[in-house]
Amino acid sequence: MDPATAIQPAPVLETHLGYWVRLVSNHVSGAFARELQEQGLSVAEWVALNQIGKGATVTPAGLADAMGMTRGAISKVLDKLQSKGLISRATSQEDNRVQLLALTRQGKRALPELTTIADGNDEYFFGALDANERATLRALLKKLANIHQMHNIPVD
Amino acid sequence: MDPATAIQPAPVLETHLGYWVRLVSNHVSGAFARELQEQGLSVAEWVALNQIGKGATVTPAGLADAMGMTRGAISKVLDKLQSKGLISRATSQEDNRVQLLALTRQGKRALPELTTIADGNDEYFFGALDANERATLRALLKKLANIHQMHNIPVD
DNA sequence: TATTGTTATACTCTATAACTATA
DNA sequence: TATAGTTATAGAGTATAACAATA
Repeated sequence: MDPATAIQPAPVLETHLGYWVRLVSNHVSGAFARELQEQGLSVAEWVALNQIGKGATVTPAGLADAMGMTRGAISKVLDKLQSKGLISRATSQEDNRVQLLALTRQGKRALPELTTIADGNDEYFFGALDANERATLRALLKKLANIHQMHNIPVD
Repeated sequence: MDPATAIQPAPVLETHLGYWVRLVSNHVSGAFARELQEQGLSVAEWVALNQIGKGATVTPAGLADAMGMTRGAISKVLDKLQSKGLISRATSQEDNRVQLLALTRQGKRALPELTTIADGNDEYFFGALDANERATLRALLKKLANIHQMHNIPVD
């Protein structure tokens, strides 16, 4: 469409900082989600994979808490990761109700490439800012996250 | 869960500025979406309502372009707004294929209250920053939006 | 009884594609 | 033929709730 005749956002929308945060967030995350999709993964699957690969003990309940999702939803995410051969589930010896999650050899092999994609996406979008600007942006966002106690790892 | 034992994000995630943008965005937009839900509206419906109330000529195709959605999806959003009595559709005199969208009296009455909710949500989250910090954050985000030509009004 | 995890079900949102009416 | 809009269909994603196994 001719940019001159394209509909512009209603003025009230642009006055909100939330508008600009969401605009940038959607573009950055949308581009990343599309790159992940080419690898056959959703963002939720990628986050879960990272958490499981972190080293510490990870269970479905812990993932659900960390990612702000229900256990039912996490269970499906884990089904997909397992069907793709990236993770394994094993019953805990200490408590037979608990499932311990771990990367398979294939999962360990896949993670670095995915990290490279994530790094590249972040660099592509935020490389437009110089080091000072990036540090300032990070500090402001962390301040907001801290003040409002934002803890869930964003997934969608 | 005990914060000391809660799963923390994998270090690689927090290194990305995209992580922090998404974290803040999800909290701000999530809180707003829940407030809208109490009014029986989705975010997409609220955005469309604002665009239609802006004054200029608005059509389904124009909304679809502005909001980055397909015409089919927009059609459903408009169905909902119309069924709630907030908008009207009228065939254009100049081109009978075109539908001109307008707020009903009820829609005009509803908009200010919704704007108050949106203003309050933004103030709640970003009021934690002083005027200088808010201006800095806005400038950085607008710079990113400009450089990467981010135009779609964020909806989800 | 409480908790972990899975499964069954339903709902929301959106895209794709087929279709109608008009140009 | 091309365009505006709607409708039909399907898929992804997630929540709720019922369920099974274990504590």
